[in-house]
Amino acid sequence: MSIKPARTRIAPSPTGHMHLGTARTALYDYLLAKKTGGQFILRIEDTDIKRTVPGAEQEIMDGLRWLGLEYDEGPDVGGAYGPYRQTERREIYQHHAKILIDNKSAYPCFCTPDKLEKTRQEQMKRKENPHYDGACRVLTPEDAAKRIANGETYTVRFKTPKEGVTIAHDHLRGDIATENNQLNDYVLLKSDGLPTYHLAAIVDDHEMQITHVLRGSEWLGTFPLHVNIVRAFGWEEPIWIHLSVFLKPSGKGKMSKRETAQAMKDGYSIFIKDMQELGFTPEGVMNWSALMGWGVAEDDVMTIDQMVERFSIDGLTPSPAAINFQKLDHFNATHIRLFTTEDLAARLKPYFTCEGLNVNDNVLLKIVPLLRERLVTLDDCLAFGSFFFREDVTPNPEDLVAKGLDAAQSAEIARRAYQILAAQPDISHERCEPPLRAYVEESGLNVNQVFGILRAAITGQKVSPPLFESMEIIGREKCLQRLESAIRILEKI
RNA sequence: GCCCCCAUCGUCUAGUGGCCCAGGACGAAGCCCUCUCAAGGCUUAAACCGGGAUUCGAAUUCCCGUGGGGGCACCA
Repeated sequence: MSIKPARTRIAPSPTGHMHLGTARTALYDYLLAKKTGGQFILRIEDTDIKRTVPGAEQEIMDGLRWLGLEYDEGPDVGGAYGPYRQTERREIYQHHAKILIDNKSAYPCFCTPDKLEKTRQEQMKRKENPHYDGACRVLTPEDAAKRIANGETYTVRFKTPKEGVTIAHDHLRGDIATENNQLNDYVLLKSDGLPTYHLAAIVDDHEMQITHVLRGSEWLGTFPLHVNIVRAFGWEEPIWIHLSVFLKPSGKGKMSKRETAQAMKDGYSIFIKDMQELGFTPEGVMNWSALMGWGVAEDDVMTIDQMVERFSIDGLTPSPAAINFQKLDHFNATHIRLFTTEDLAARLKPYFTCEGLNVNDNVLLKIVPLLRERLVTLDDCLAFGSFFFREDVTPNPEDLVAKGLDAAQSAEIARRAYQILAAQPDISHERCEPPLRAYVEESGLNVNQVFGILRAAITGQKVSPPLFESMEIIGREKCLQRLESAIRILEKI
C-alpha cells in the first residue's frame, strides 16, 4: 500500500518559553511526516510584534533539535516554500486579503478600536454576545476605496455569511456544525498591515502545501472561520486534527502560573528548556508526551523511530489529558536504562564536569553500569556517583556509626575491615567480599552494620552503588586512605 | 451569558455491537531477591458518569441530563 507523503508543520509563536504542548504537536507532526515519507516544517508565527520576545524563536529551534525533531524546512534551514517567518511574508497576506475583498468575501473596516470597545460594552449590557456590528460591511466599494485613498487606517474583515450553517470536518471529531450567526466578522488583516492568525495560517498552509493541520483544541472555536476562508479562496482543505489540551495534574483546568511554579518546586516543568536542565532526556520526554493523546495498547516504551513505525493519526484521542509527572519519571528512567554505556557516559559527563569534578573517562565508563539503574534523571548521577571523582570524601560522622553500636565499636569494626582489605593482593570485589563476609559471620554482626560503615567511609554517603564494585573502581590506595580517615573520625567521637 | 468540544481504574489509555464478570502502563499495596538505594520477578486492590432509547445482545449506536474542558480580541 502506498501512502501519500504528508507535509506537516509546527507553527509556534515566539512569545515565550517553548512548552510541552508545542513539543507534543511537533512530535505528532514529525511522526506523520516521517511515517509517510513527507516533510516536517517549522514556521514562525510572529505577526503579533508586541508579544514577540527576543530569543523565543531560538529557543523553539533549539528545543525541537534537542527533542530530536529535526525539521526539513524552516527559517534557519530554508526550503522551497519560504520564507518561514510570517513577518517576512507581509505582501503575500496583503495580496490574499485583496483577493478576498475582490471576490466579496472580505471588506475593509474603518472602525476604531475605541468605537469597537464601546459597542462591545453596550452589547454586553444588553446581554448580547459581543460581536462586530457590521457597520463597515455595508460600505460600497467606492466609498471604501475613497477612504483608503484619503489615508484612513483600516483593517480587513472576513464577511461571514449571516445565515446558514458551516460544517467543518475534524479527523478525530467528525463534522462540527456551527450556526453562522454565531460567527463574527473576524479581522483578517490588522491596521498595521500584518495579518491575524486566521489569514496568515490559512494562506501559509495552502502556500506551503500542508496536507495535515495538527493544532490545539483552542482553535476549535474559530475552526469554522478557517474553513470558510479556505473555501472563499476556493482551495482544497487540509485534513484538520484538533488535539486535546493538557490539564494540570489534578485534571481541573489548564496549567496555570501557580501549578507551573509548584511543578518546578517538585523538580518538574512544562517548559522544554527546563526539562533539559532538570536532567530529563529527549527520549523520556517524547515517549511520555506521545502517550498523552495517543493510544497505544501495549509495549508503550518506544524510541522516536519506533514511534514512527507505529504511528497513525487514527490512534490520536480527542479528550483532554491530565499531566502526570510521575509517569515522566518512569519513562525517563526507563530510557536511561536502555542507553548504551558509551551513550549514557557521554550524557552524564557534563553533569560531573559542571560540578568542577575531574572526569577520567575510563572511570566514567566503569561507573555507568553501576549508576544506570539508579538514575531517574541524568543529574541524579551527581548524588550517586560524584565520590568516584573526588580526592577524598567527608562522611557524616553519625553515618559511620553502625546501627545498634557505638562509635568505639564501629571504629573497631573499621580497623578490622582495614586489616582485611590491606591484606588482600588486590581490591577486586571477588577478592574482598568473601573475607569481609566471613568476618561478619564470625563477629556475629550483620552485613548492614559492617558494610554500612564501609559504605559511609569509602563513598561518604549513606546510599551508594554496590559497595565492592565501587571500591574496585576507586582503587586500593584511595579506599584504604578513606577508611583510615574514617577511623580517625570515629576515634574522636 | 452564548457557542463548541470531551467523558473507561487516582492518572495516561486499549476497546469501533457478541472475543470484556473490560486489557496494558504509571502510581499504590504485598511478597521474593538483596550490602544501602535502585533495578528485576510475582501477586493484589482499582474503572465503563447517570437516565432513557435502538438491538436477541451495548463500554461500544442515538437522545436527554450531569460533570469537565476550551473559546467568544486589530493574541496566537
